[in-house]
Amino acid sequence: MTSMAPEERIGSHVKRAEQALLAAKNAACKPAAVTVPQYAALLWLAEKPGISAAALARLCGVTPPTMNTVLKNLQERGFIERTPHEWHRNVLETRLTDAGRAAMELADAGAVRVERALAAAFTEEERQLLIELLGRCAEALDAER
Amino acid sequence: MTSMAPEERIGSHVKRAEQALLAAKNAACKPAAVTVPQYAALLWLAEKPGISAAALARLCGVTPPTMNTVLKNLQERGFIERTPHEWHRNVLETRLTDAGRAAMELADAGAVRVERALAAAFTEEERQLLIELLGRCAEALDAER
DNA sequence: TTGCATGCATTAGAGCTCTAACATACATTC
DNA sequence: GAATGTATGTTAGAGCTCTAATGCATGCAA
Repeated sequence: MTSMAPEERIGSHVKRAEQALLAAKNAACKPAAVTVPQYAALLWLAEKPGISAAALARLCGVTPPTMNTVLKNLQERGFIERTPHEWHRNVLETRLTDAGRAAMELADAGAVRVERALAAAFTEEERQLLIELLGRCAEALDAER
Repeated sequence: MTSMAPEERIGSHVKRAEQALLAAKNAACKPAAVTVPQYAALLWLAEKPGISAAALARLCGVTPPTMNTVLKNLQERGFIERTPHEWHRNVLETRLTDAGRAAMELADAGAVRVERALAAAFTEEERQLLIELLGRCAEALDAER
């Protein structure tokens, strides 16, 4: 019996929380007709106009091909526009359109509501403690690779 | 400025921990040539032979179509076999093959190693506290929907 | 018996995610 | 100037994930 009960596995609980988070944010983004990854990209784009797709991928914590997929869908919807960079011809500058900004703001309202509800489940001390413990999780797991 | 800084969002940290967890488990499952969802299904199948796909989906926390995809890939690899139920003709009983059990055990060794490394980053008190806080996260988020 | 409810399985379609590989463009160094 | 290195962008392929819809089987109730 080298195995481990699911209840004892910290990973199980992390996964469960993440699933609930994704479901809640998905519902919150639904009125804006965007997915959670799309919302994340739009949010960063509002803050850093003209950013490259690779840099945006790093901010969102995904790989460049993944961001490429997300941006392609956003472009088809007319939420972003991509223009060649003046000097670095290989770089595409990505910017929000007016429709993209509107969608971002609508989705953001829902996302912030979810975050506030989540934060309300904890005292300020607990919140900071949770963040600290989660940080240690990521650290330990990254070191394991 | 109704927005919220990413650092203040608990969700950001949950997501980051989950991503690190997935990456670590993925690497741990690589020697067995299975993905993390495949490993999860194999693990439950070892414990509950003959379970239905829908029940397995509930245990793994995914939808039936998702589990269908995972099982299809496992079946193509010869890791599981599915036979019609004696009475309920519409139900397929799923069981591990010998190769499936071997793959599960190999992947489980890696997964348990990851979990132990993760647990080692905390004291017993911290571990229980983290689990408790994560549980409250899931609870608050589920209530939000 | 007929109808309804429940549950399982599956398909279709959209979208995200990764690794691997390749092509391009700029920057630095020899 | 040429080679190397770094960064970006893209394509290909595999796999996971969801919602929505459909078909089938079983069991219960009118």
